[in-house]
Amino acid sequence: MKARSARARVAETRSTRDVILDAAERRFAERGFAGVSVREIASDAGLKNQASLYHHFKNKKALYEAVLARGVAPILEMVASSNAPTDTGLTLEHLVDYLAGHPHLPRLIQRAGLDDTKLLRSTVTKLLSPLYVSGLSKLATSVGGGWEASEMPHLALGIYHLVFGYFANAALFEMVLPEDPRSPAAVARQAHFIKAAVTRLLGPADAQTSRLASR
Amino acid sequence: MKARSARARVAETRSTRDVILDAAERRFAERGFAGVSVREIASDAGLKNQASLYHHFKNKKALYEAVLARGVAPILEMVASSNAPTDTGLTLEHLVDYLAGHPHLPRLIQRAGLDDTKLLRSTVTKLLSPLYVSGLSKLATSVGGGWEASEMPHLALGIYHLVFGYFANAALFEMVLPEDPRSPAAVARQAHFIKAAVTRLLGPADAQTSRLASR
Amino acid sequence: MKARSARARVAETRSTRDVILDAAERRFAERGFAGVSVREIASDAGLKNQASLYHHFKNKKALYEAVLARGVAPILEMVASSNAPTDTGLTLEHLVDYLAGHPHLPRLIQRAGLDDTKLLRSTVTKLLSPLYVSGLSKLATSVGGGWEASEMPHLALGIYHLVFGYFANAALFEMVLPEDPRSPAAVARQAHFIKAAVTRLLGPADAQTSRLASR
Amino acid sequence: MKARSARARVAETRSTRDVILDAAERRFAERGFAGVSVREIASDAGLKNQASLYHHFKNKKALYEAVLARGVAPILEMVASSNAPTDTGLTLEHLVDYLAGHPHLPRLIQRAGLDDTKLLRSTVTKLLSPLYVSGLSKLATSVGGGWEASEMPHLALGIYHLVFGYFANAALFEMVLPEDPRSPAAVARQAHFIKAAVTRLLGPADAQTSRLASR
DNA sequence: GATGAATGAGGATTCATTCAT
DNA sequence: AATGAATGAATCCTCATTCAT
Repeated sequence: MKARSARARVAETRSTRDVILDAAERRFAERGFAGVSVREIASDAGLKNQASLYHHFKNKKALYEAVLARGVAPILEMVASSNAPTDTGLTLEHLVDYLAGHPHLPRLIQRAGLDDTKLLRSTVTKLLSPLYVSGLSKLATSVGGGWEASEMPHLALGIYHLVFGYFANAALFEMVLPEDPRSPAAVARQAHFIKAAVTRLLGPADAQTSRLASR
Repeated sequence: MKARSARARVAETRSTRDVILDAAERRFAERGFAGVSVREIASDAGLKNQASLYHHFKNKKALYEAVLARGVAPILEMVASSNAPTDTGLTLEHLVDYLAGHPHLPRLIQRAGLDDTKLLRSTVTKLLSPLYVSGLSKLATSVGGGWEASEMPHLALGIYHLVFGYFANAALFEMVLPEDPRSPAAVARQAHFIKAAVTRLLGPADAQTSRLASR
Repeated sequence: MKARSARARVAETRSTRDVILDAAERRFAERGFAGVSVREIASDAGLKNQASLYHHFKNKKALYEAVLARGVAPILEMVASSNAPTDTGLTLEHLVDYLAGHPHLPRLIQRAGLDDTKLLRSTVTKLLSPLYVSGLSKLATSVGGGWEASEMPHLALGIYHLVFGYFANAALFEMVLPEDPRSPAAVARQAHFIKAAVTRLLGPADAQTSRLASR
Repeated sequence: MKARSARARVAETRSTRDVILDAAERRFAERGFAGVSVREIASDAGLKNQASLYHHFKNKKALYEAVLARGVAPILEMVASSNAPTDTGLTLEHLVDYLAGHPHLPRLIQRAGLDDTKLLRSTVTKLLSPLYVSGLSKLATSVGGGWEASEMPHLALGIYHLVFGYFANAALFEMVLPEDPRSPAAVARQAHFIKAAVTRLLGPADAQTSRLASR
């Protein structure tokens, strides 16, 4: 009987499809849809040939969609299941931790928001839309005072950019501070910063501070 | 004698080089470096042949760099010449207006921050770095209280994402609100939102409000 | 108990091998050996996977050969068993009817005659050769006068083209006459035309007319 | 001053476009649209690279269309300018000679008639249609007696198959007679056969023989 | 007998770039 | 300064075929 490390067994258990998705997620995050070749993804996934990839995904486009869908789902779940306004602070912390733990995701999603290709537009809209709708509704219950109703979408998007931007633009951060933005220390600082920043944005200091305090 | 519109005359006056830069800026913003072909840019610029483009730019990369440099320069200038903390609010307003008036720029710059190609990394760092350095130093003088020194880079990047994110992710905005994010009304709202948000982020509400009031 | 149409039962009775041959015949006739993919044939035949097809035929070429052999056999049989010159007319009528009833066959065979691939040449020669040999010998006994011996092959091929060409080039016919070339009326006209034409070609009107009159 | 053979000069004079067309004509005739790769045509045409071919033709399809158009034009011209019924015999002779001198053409055109690809159908119809219309109208003036009006299209197509079939199915001929079907002797025999056959088909032997006599 | 997965080879087409004119 | 032509390399994707189940 073969004795193998748990890691190896898991790796083998992982279906080819998932291995491909992993490779694709990384590459698409790094260089975008157009910047990555199917060949590269296939090779990253340990396939000897691009053709094999087409056994699992119809298209480069279909692969991209699958990657994006898989990436967005848990985030949407986190936001949607959040019990606002009670645990807004906790949700933010979870979100920051999750993004920190999935390095490619924020970039992938940010890119999706930027893209303006006929090819991808509808896909992106379909996948990201629920995220914003959900986020916006949570926000409505958490917001304190000082904002007009018409400004709520701006606020929602603002917070989104605040949260996702940090992890997405890792390169920028390394420029400003010669430190890995995903180091535990940096992530902790960012989590703290985000909570404080959102607190300030959501409403009058006194009203919000208590609400967001999570621990 | 032919009567031509001022617009046409200006277009003709514009050097070929500039026309190419304009086309490239638009395309690179829309689809990124890898997503755009030299042929497409040349054709957009009214050239009958891609070869002509190489008379003005050494290669695709050089063209991209020129586009980015041309786009970043005025923004850097705005930030660098701002007299913080006195006219932080005014600068923000100018910035928002400028970005609103140059639709491709924010996206182009956001993309630059996301990109992680060997090919482009050094270029991007070189061009965007000064912007952050400058922004950070201005910030230092404008910040009120409540932030630790180590959080300043987080704050600086946060504000950057807040300001640029809105215009960069036009598609997202249109998802949330079925309205052109660059319509005068939307831009005005965003300008107001940004000023208020930055006010809240920079310091104690009471202390900051007066400072940022620009008009 | 399920009540099924006779047609469905027959289809199920038909061996997989035959179903594949049917699909292949149609496709090869439509688009030629190179223009058809094994995948397409397999899918047409109701197989979920191309691999299954290889259980019945060694490879694409073998499949093509089987299709051609199956298609040519009855025609060869008709020609070979014809009792020339007595029932030349009757044979022609049978032939026309048979071709009309098997839409793909004439095209398939015409294509086979046109093809000049190393891959297929020997196959085609092997399968079509007997047909011409047989046809030529029948012709020799039916021909009237006015042709030199050396012209007999030309005559044989001519008649072949006359008979097969009509059904093979259905598209052409539809161009000339906006009518389905395989409609009963059109087929009847063609049968009449073919008999008359062959009568004229085979010999002096008076001598031949009586001979070919079949009914 | 360079001294070169007339042949070499002509070859060089021949535009790349024409050289490509020549190569494509040969290949498409031999193996059909699907059976030929662009790479092969490019290489036949002396291009070092397939890419060059796309400078002259948008597509493989566009190339095919150009080949077919170029091939059909002179034949259509011959038929259309024929002064029927006076020189029907002469036209047939010219036609036979022309087809004998352009080995690829008949096969190319026969194939076009057989093809039933969505991709090519409209093209083929557009190009071949005029040929049949013209041929049919000439025929109407040349026909003797014994045919009903409704049979004329059948007759027209029949003659077409008679004339083109011989050269198109060279392989078949070589099967029947181990002789090059394009040898002068064979072509002369075929020319004679065609004239005689058409004479018999067009009308009462006595009436037609004199009419078709061309020399 | 059927199928899911894999794969090497090749399909058409586009890429960025160079060069002669 | 501009362009037509050429080209090597890469693009996405499909091909026919094999193999383990």
